Amino acid sequence: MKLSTRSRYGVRAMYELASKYGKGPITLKSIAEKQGISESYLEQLLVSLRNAGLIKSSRGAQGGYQLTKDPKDIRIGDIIRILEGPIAPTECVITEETDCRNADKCVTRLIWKEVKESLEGVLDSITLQDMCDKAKGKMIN
Amino acid sequence: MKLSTRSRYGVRAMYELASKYGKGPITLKSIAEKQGISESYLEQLLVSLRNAGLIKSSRGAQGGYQLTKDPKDIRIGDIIRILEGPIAPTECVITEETDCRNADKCVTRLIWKEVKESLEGVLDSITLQDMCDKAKGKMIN
DNA sequence: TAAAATCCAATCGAATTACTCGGAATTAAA
DNA sequence: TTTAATTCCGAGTAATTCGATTGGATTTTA
Repeated sequence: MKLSTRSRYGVRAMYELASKYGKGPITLKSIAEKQGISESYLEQLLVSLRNAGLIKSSRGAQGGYQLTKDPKDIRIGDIIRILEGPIAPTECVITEETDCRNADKCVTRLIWKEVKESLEGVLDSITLQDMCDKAKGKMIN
Repeated sequence: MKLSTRSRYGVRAMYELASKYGKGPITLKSIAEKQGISESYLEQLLVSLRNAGLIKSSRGAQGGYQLTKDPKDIRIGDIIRILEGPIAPTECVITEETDCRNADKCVTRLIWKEVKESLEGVLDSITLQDMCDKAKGKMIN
């Protein structure tokens, strides 16, 4: 039940971009330095996030990356889905349908479904904005 | 965020034992057949579960495995912890303390903590008895 | 004593993960 | 116009994990 480093690094990088939202492009290099992540590895993650439309890039000198939308509109779940696929503890609950012909197996499937829903509930309830707020101690919760 | 087959197989095997609780030892072979799991692989899982005290074994002919306690006292979370370690999405939230000296990283840590708590909440709220009840359609929920 | 079981330790192949490398392309600034 | 900064892209690789197998050894019942 561990998250991959893709997700963990990705969330940190996105938080970094969120904290500088509206201030122009941020370089890969500076994100990597600030978060202590390998540049070349982080680059791959940013490419995925860009292809998915969560961030945009500008090439050349003074280039870099920035969010395509407001931090309050980007959920942690969005980032994780892009970087490591569907949020589900098992293959059989990725979609609603299943080819679960064995009744016994289906009993366990009910559990995995609950787990999935719980996971999505949490991850889709937290936005990058929430993270920024918490960082500044503005969050009561 | 996928569960390993250890956990999935393990829960199914434990469910199998729960459904026959109080009826004497069940053989590895019959569990494996019923659940469509490789015998030799399942054996490893049962050894772990036995060492952890969730099941007990009797050797020799007519031997097999059985639960050490009532199905209502065995939670899915217990099984998963034994078969794949602490229920936590990241290393940094396995224990309460952390060596998180970077404030930025700690913001993400808050999220992983919420995820962990949510996961544990679900997995520790479901017992083997619940699974048996659901299988018989006795559960309203 | 034979058959039915669990026990145990080692091994192994495949897949996945985390990460690196070497340029090519683009852009801004000197 | 050149240079430096930067993203883009595809290939490669080392390490780890995962799922599973193998080959006995031991125990117990019939």
